[in-house]
Amino acid sequence: MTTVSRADIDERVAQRLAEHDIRYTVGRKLTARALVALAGPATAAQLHDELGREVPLSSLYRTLSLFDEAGINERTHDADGVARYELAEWLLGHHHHLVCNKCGEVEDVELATEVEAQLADIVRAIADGSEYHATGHRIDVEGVCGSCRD
Amino acid sequence: MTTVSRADIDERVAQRLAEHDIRYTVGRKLTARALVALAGPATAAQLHDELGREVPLSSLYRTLSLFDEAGINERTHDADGVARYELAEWLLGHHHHLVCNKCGEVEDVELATEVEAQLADIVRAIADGSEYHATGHRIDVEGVCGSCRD
DNA sequence: ACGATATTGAGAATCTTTCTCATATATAGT
DNA sequence: ACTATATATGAGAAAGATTCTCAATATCGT
Ligand SMILES: [Mn+2]
Ligand SMILES: [Mn+2]
Ligand SMILES: [Zn+2]
Ligand SMILES: [Zn+2]
Repeated sequence: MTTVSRADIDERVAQRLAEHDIRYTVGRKLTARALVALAGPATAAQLHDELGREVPLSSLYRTLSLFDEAGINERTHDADGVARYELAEWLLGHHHHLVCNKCGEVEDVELATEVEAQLADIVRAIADGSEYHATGHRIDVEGVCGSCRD
Repeated sequence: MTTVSRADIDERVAQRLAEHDIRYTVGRKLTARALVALAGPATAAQLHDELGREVPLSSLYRTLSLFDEAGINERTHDADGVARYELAEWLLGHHHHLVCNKCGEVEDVELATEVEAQLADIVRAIADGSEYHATGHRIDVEGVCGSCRD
């Protein structure tokens, strides 16, 4: 999934924040690091734990919103309606998700180039038959993960 | 989108509830009717308005949960994390969604059979390369809707 | 180091959704 | 139709996630 190194991403995040005149402070670096370590979108609570509760929840939420605005991460919502955060695609690469209907965990999955091309065609076809100007697509494969299959 | 009539759906909902020994009361009938009228998944607040506030929010939420458990509707969450409800696919037919990034509205879109078949292949391919046992898929085409394009 | 500006953290506030419980409604038996 | 029993409803309280507020801190440029 990672086409670029952790340090590389850190560098790019720093630059993006600089462009927006936003300081790359300790808490923000920690948060970015936690995001880089993920194998799929995580909840604020998960990130909070991951960070050993070093970053208070209110600050963490604010940083995640800030990252959102700066285009550094993306926010989705899981089946329970809880927000999940992950690095934006320009940092992590375009990919999709495997969602476990049992435990709710979400795992990244990157498609082969030709498969992704097929998908792009399909999405274009869908949008063409509508009033929409398509800008992207999102695919979740729903199922049961390895650990939940006993 | 509707391959079956409103009355037909009402009939099927009634039967499904009967199987679960759940009464099909006035409020529940109103709620089902509101769901049938939709062109895409709606929030509880939207349904509440749609129903002229005849059904109190707490009752509406309870009915929607109940329908969920009986497999009559499906709950997703929009970009703001707010729950959106729509009839389940065995009532409405399998379909996907066009999501407007501006106003947040969600519109149903049904794919041609051969396109859907291609998709099924792709989804199978994705799952095969993982530990997941795939049971379904969800595709959102993101873009800007007609009314939001000025 | 100093002053100006941006950031942080704790808790309050907000918003959606769920829960509680007293009351009302529907169902089944007589 | 009447009664008894189970089920459903509605108003408000409660919960849980996220955002907001504001006084205290940290950061940056000089
Ligand atoms: Mn991901
Ligand atoms: Mn739909
Ligand atoms: Zn699982
Ligand atoms: Zn729109």
